[in-house]
Amino acid sequence: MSRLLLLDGHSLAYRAFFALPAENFSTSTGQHTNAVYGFTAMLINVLRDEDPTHVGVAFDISRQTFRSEQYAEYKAGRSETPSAFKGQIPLLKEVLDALHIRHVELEGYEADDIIATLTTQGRAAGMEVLICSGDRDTLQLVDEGTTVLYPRKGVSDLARMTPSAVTEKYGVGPERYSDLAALVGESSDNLPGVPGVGPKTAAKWIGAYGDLEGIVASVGEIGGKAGQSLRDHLDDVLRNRRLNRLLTDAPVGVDVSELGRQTWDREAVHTLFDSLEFRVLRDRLFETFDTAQTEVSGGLAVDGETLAPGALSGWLAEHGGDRVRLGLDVVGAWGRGTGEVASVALSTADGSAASVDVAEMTPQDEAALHDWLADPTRHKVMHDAKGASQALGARGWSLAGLEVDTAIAAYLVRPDQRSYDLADLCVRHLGRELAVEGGGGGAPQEQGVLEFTADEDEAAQDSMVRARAVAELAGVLLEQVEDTGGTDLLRDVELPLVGVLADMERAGIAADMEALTRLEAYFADKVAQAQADAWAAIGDEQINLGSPKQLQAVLFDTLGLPKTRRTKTGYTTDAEALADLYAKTEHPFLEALLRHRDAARLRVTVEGLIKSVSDDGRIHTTYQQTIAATGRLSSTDPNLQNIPIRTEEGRRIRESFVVGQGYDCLLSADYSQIEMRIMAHLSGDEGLIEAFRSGEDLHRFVGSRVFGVEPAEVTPEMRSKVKAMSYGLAYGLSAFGLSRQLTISTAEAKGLMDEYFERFGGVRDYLHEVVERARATGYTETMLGRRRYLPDLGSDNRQRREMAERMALNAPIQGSAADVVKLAMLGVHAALEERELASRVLLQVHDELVVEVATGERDQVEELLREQMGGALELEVPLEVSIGAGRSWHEAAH
DNA sequence: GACTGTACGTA
DNA sequence: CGTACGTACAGTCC
Repeated sequence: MSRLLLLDGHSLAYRAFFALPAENFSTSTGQHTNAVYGFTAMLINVLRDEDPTHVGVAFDISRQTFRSEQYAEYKAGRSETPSAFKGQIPLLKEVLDALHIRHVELEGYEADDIIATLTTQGRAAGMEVLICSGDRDTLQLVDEGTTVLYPRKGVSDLARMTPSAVTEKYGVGPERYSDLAALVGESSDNLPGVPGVGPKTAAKWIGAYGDLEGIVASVGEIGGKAGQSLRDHLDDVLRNRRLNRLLTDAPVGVDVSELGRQTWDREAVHTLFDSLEFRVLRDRLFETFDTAQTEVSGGLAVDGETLAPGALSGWLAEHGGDRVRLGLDVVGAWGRGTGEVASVALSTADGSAASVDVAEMTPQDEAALHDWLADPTRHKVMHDAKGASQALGARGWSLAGLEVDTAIAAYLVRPDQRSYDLADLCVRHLGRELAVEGGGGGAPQEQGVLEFTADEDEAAQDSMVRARAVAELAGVLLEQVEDTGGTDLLRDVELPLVGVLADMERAGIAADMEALTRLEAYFADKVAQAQADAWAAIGDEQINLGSPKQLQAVLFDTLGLPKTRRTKTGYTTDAEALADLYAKTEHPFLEALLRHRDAARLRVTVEGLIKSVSDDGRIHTTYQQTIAATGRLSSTDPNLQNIPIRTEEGRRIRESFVVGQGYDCLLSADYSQIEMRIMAHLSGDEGLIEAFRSGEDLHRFVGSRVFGVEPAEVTPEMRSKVKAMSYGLAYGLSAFGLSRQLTISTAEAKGLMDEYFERFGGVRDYLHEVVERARATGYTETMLGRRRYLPDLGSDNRQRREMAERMALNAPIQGSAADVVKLAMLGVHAALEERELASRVLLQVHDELVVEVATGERDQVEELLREQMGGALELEVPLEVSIGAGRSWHEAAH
């Protein structure tokens, strides 16, 4: 039996708009999404609960309809639709498009007429019909095969309006509902009914006279005040009845047979939900419907089994020849630079597969696997190879010949996806379902607690399926990488980098546990002191200083301090605002609070580091290679790219990162002003290029040009202004932003920028061009051809568009810098290996490399760093590298 | 338990 | 109303 679901898009979205607080549903760019969210949530629920075979959504277009032509006052007096709502309707339609759900709109008709027409069609075709609408007029359509789902409150509570439910609620059946509505009137449509007559009286009359026609025929007999009122307003009633009758033959241009449910466009859903920042909803959507959809596309299967001990070399000889691309999946656990392997699976792209339980391997198997893994001429494709390679490495197997890492390839094609989950990639790029659980393990676990799936057969089967999926994906993704000009970048930079990062993670950096423990106690002391002072300053009210909510209560209510900048949930209590308040009021609470913040933060940082120290006394971070949309790396668990450096106190933490046993010192090598140099190179601005070639202090040089004085006459104040502006430019800073940062007037900031661009016009032209080119092509590109797609450049939402513009001008600069550093890492790593040095790279912090130097290698390593980093890429300006050494990271800083 | 918002550390 | 990240905590919703 077919079941047709029809939704009134506008009325449901409007309900959602008022049901969900707008401030809780907007994206980071400020786009309101509450109506879209609420509607989509409701849609998902209804699809799940009702499982319709056909779906369609009707929309109103404008208020000009045949009804307003007949009665000019129709729906008059309604307040203006909020603009925050209007903007969401196009987004809502995008959601429907991505879900492949038809939406219908018709000039001159209301959504209800479209629904009535489709309902009639559906009923005629023998379908059961469900109508989801917040407009009561649809109740007239209810019959034994038509049910209205009417939102009671919020977006999840739907009343099921069957004929009996309508009768129960209104006292008349659905076929008489419109008569009742005509008598009572509908204020939201500006259709006044009979004064003094409510649903009760109206139902009583309909009961007595059958229907409106009967009432009209006997209008003279109806007594009482209500009867007189009816006679006085009979014209209104008849008009109401004329207008509330829904058209069942609107020229909708769609046949219900075209509304059959389809599989949705997963790629589009991902992209759209990413931009709408719908996470929970996305998950719910996929959870609810994934299984239902898999049957359509079919899954991936393999022809393979767990090999008997001793059988591996034979299998490899048969399937793993030269130039054959084999998918490799490792089952085990890994994290923090190490891991453990339970089994490995191999598969060709067409599904010839095998799995090997490493515990059951014979020495011959071991040797065969070892040799195959280490042989660069045997092409492997893996998904997220770095983690697995840690586990392999821990068993003494090194990995070479990685032809593709499917996660990285997918990242290069679209670097701003939320995740590159193997199952997602299969669906996205193969149109097939990966019918297994998650990835091959590798969720970072507590050390020493490595659990493997109990059912080994099933685990092996899943692993082989993943191996096949990876092998098949590899071909598809390689083509896409090629199409987007990323082949060289993938082959020459990102893939070789996997091994370098794996080495860095495995090495880790030595931690001085005693120093960390001392620091923790020291900061804990400061926290306690600051807290006591803060409490004392407000009459010993022991509030939680870490709670913005409680702070707001004290600051703005108890103490009555002036209000700060607004946030979504109240007034900000961030450090800048508190410092401002302190400057104004000198209230001792503020001083103690700021002290508390600083100390608490540092304590928490130290505590986190202490927890992350491994048994070997070192801290092993994990580098993420597929997270940052610009091409940078990121560091997690712990994040070693945000260890404090700006304040004296914070820098003390860096004293706890020390040179390890058996090594001589740490070297820290960083690029000076790499992003500015890249901007000089990319823009070709002669002034800026000259600045870097001259060797003069950059900001002094630029300051002298901007302010028209000799370099020697540039005051520190001038220098710092210019410095702020130079850096701000690469981020798309506005005059307003600059004025705020420098606490100068907008006019002065504007003048400063004009003067800057007057002298360095090439920079202005470049920044402008970059955005224009991106608007034309849809993407930006770094020096190595790393792309970032920015569809919002064409958005008609100003906030989104301007955000995308800033991303467009920053991405090539930040991204090219990332390219340079990655090249440098490869160069340094290779040079260390080539010269057979024992020194090793430990950390990368965007423009800095930290190297642990083995005894006697310091000079060589320093020279090598200068050479490899300075020569990573040829620019129009020199790449300057500055190096420091010491026993701690702090001492190595310079 | 999962999620959101605020705050803040780095380049 | 300046880009790119990761983490921690409090508070809220489910």
